[in-house]
Amino acid sequence: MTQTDDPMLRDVATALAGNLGASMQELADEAGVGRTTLHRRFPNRQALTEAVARYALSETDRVMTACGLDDRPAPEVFERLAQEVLPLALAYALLWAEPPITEHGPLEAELELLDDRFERFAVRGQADGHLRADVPARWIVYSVGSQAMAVWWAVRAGFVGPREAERLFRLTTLDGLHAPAAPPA
Amino acid sequence: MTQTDDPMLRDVATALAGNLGASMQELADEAGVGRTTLHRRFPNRQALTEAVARYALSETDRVMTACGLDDRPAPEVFERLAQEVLPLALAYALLWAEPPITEHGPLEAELELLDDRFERFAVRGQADGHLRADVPARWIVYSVGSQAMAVWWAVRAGFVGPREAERLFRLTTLDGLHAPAAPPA
DNA sequence: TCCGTATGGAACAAATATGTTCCGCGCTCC
DNA sequence: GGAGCGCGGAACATATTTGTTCCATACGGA
Repeated sequence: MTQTDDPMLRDVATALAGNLGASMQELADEAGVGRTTLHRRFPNRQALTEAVARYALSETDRVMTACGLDDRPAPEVFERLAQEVLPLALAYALLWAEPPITEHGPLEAELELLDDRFERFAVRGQADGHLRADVPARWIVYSVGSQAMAVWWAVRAGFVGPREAERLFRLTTLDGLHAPAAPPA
Repeated sequence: MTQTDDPMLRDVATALAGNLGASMQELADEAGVGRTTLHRRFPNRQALTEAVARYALSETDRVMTACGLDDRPAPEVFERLAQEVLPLALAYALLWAEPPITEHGPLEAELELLDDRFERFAVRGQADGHLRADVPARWIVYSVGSQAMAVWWAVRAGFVGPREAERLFRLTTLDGLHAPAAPPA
């Protein structure tokens, strides 16, 4: 469906996520490619950011579908989300943190659609009794997204290993930071 | 201790957090001030980003101190953190999301110090049995920070009211998104 | 080897961002 | 009203970024 297996686009997206507002030169360097080549691939900056935004959107869509977001029970969805948390976080870092990247009009609407899709999942999870119902469904979207970015940042900074990311995301997002069972004595 | 009551600095910081990599013109517009005036206050871009970074650092320090991060019991600290979550989130959005802003050398070290300080709190909370001990203390720093940013984004986008932010942050960060008591049956 | 192709560096023109100067406006205080 | 003051627009010079062209080189297949 989406041919997201373009290594150069992936590298540029990663570089851009780590350094929003980087110049073409910096992006080319970080992607390990000459500025000229980058330019052949993306005629101008707008084309580049648009391509990156499309990549992020299609990745998000892919992950959501792969996780059975639209029909699976919430616990199973979170289980699978955890496995895909790093790609998801990359996409969110690109789409959320920076307005300019989606300011291309129709893409902003697509992002909105994906957020709505996630919100519907949250509503379903709340109705099922799997997710807490005393918070707005939309807040669940934000919370999950930010936790995904948190693991991504933590991995990038070297504080947690990529494999650990999955566990931390699952534990923290669902159960929070409170000690599980043990109040004092 | 810190005279953070400079409205212009605050406005610029807010504008910058919402649009990393904005031009001087854009920042001036968003702060409701002429580019010339902005320039009188901050001779060049580096001075501006440095001032903003200092502001964010001092705000973080202020919030941490106000929350009794260094000595109060974890539940109380979270209670107070929730009350200051929006200023904290603004600071974190500036300090974390964008490398350029702390790339000024010594400021990066200061940020590191604040993160360490928070990590010590996490370790203490884990030892006390208030915070879960099966995750790295450093991860707690990232998780809390990202949740703070999440409420900030959600407020900014208009999905939650500023007053609601406090409650959402507290609930979600500590207890997660799982439904509290009600498994199936 | 020779050819076709893609890459990336160098050099350039154009656009944009930045830093600076000057001047007029409105405001306040006297 | 008049002097002093800070703000912000206009205009400018400089620096940086962007977009383009040309060419030398490296690689792979015929």
